[in-house]
Amino acid sequence: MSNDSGNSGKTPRKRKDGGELDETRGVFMISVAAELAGMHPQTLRMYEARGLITPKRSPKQTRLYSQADVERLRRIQEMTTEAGLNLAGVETVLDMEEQFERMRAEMAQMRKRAEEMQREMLEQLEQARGSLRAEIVPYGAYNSELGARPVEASEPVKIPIKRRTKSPKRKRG
Amino acid sequence: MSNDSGNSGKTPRKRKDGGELDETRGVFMISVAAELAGMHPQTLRMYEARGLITPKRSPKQTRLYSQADVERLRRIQEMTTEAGLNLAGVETVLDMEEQFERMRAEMAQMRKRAEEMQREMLEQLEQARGSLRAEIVPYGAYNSELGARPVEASEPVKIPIKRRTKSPKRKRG
DNA sequence: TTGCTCCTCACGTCACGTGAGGTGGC
DNA sequence: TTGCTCCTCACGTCACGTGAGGTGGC
Repeated sequence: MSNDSGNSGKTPRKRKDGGELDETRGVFMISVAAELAGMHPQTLRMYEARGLITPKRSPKQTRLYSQADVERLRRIQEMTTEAGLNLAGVETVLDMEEQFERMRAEMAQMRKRAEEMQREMLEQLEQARGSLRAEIVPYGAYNSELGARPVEASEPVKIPIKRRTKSPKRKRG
Repeated sequence: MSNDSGNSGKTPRKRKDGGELDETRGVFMISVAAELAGMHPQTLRMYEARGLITPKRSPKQTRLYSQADVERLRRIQEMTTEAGLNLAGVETVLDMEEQFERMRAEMAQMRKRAEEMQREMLEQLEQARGSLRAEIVPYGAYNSELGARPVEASEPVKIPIKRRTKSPKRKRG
């Protein structure tokens, strides 16, 4: 890209001065958001009409896009330009990603409960016959058996979209 | 429809005589498969060229579609005609469904292991001090805590695709 | 006034479905 | 010969992106 203002393209995070950046706060007017996302402003309006993105509005109805909105736009851009999805596909995939996310959370929950359960039971066992504990399969062994990969608590699920082998769409002139 | 042989439109299953129907066996020529899937034969060839479906071939290179192929075609049909996905979207969604499936299997596995674990530990507890068992939170209570919904072992995951509000695509004339 | 916003309308391009046209073997 | 198969090519339609055109407020 060319003329963005230096800090774009980076994910939002805590600032050095310790202040919080609110990812969901509407801060960019449409022209800026479009620039950041590498899209035509009119495209953003179209996406909104299709329900793919819902920027905040100023009291005077000017659209205000958040960092999170811009991330979402970039994600949509990726799906359309690089994977060749149409907007119906984008909608579907975004929905599915949410489902993945819920499922992932459920798994993490399950794992956590299983661990708690074990701990409690081990405690009870210990209470029941303290010295016997060494003979029992230790906590760690059970835990590692509970699943192959650890489930990260924070990272959202992103489905890797296949790049098309065909010619990519033309970019905005 | 017109000239299919009576049993079309039904999902394959065990036959009354006890014989097995092999869902993956190539049995339908392209015209029949197209008829069953409600598609144009040429569309099937196109999908194959795009890698969306891979029918078997006879020694003379005639395509032979299985029941499973027809199901897949119907599924694709649903995604394109009713949800409005393009073929890139179909590809992506089918991939994602496979991922869902793996995740679901993993969860079932986890649940199973957690249950086994409990059982073992309860056994050990019982061994340790038999009569105390009544005081311990019983098996069933732990189990119901392990997750909201039961995970079915057999049913494959199908993502519900939203129907478009827009006009549906025209059917084959 | 300039440059942004808002909106609607229209057009070019591309993907996709399908028809046509020509071949070959049961 | 008829009706299927194979293939490639071409065209119509639709979705999508974007440009234009006209409005209004800082």
